Amino acid sequence: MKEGPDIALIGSLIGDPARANMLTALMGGRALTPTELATHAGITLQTASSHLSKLEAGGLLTQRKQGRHRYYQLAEDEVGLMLENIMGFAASRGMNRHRPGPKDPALRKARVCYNHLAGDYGVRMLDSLIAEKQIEVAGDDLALTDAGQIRIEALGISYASLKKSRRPICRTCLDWSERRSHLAGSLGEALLTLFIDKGWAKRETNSRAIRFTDSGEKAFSDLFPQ
Amino acid sequence: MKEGPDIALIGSLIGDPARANMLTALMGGRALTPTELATHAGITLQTASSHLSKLEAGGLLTQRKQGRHRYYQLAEDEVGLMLENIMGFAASRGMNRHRPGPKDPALRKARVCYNHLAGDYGVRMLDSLIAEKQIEVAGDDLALTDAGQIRIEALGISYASLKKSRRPICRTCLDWSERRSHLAGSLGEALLTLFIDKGWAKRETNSRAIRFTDSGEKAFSDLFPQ
DNA sequence: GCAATGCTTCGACTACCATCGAAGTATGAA
DNA sequence: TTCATACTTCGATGGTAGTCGAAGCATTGC
Repeated sequence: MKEGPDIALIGSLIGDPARANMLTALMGGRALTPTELATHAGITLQTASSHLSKLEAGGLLTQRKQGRHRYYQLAEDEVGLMLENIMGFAASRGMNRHRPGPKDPALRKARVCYNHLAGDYGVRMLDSLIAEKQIEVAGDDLALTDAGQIRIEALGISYASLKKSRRPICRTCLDWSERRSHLAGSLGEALLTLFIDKGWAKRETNSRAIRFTDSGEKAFSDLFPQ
Repeated sequence: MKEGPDIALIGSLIGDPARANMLTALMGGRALTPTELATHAGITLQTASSHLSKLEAGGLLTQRKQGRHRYYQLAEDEVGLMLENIMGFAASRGMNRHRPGPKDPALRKARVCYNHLAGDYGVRMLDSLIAEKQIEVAGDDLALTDAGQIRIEALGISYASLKKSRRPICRTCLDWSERRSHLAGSLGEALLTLFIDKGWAKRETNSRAIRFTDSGEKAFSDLFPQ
């Protein structure tokens, strides 16, 4: 009768509109302070503080203190993947918090999924990497091939440092707008960081959208041909 | 600020303990009546009825009338996949509704995930199918190879009838106990049905656990060597 | 030292929602 | 027709959780 993991706990954490807004804001990848999250959710600081401690207790968020600020962020990749999955379902049912606005196409084109690239561009990138045999698929797991290792080193990403961490280097993440997979994991994160460091792409403030520059578009298309 | 799909709606539906219990019960794959679901959740029929209409309105459940009974079941494969995903996260945080009991090992070994096989056996089956090149992995999608088509036809599963439906034939589903993928989709469903029809395996009543017979164990190992 | 900022804790209020009893509807059996 | 079963709808209740004002800590800056 009562068997298996308790999904109600997680559900109730996500189920409150204020908390859901904060989580969605944190899917933008930036670590945010309680004050910022409060305005995102449209509530006072006191209320936000209460919500944040619940989310932390539930294992969805972690915080770090820095001076007199507290920065909250999603606890692990897993949290982002789960949220993106739920968003996918909600989107398939047409459950949007507002009518698709002008921001919507930008989000579908390219956006941040916690710490990696999502949307049309994210999906195209993974497809291209697989087509060029730089990433290999085995079951649900992705693995970097030898050719892939050489490739990312050439881009300036150190394979050794990726491998050091306990996190998976490559993993799939279901894209809610494309309803297909894009690349997550430490490599996904490193690639997005690369795009931004090189000035190819910029994060919009207060949005998950990512805007590519003209030269960035070109560089991206050259790197990941369709 | 407010962008993207509304996860709070889904979260709140899953977040109520009574509803979570009903959903977990329906993960057993059987269509259940309000009366049965009410006892699973430990509530009265009136309350259950109210919950069920909410879950239906939210797109998580569908119902069909049959005589004076109403049978509820998960609306689509997607719902089961999402719930299994959330269970995976909850399990990784040690959020279990009871201390691991005697049922637990049985669940981890083999269980129903809505309509297909999950647990150790489910994962082994998919691994074996991939190792023997009967299923091919492309991105996050699985595809049946020519060899795979011949193979399932030999087992008595009609490839043509699988293909007719709009559902994907093969898809991955993240296993909460194994934390790896097993086979979902219409083929996953057909295979579980096959095991039960052949008398190799039996569903336990009032549990998601699946018990293999001795001859079933042997047949399974022959079909899907490690 | 004092003031300002950022955040948490406490306490009280309120609104919502799960819950169940009672009554109403539908299907089936006798 | 009458009774029984299966379920829904209505109405009332009660508990819980989200909300914010006010006060309390902590850190920084002057």
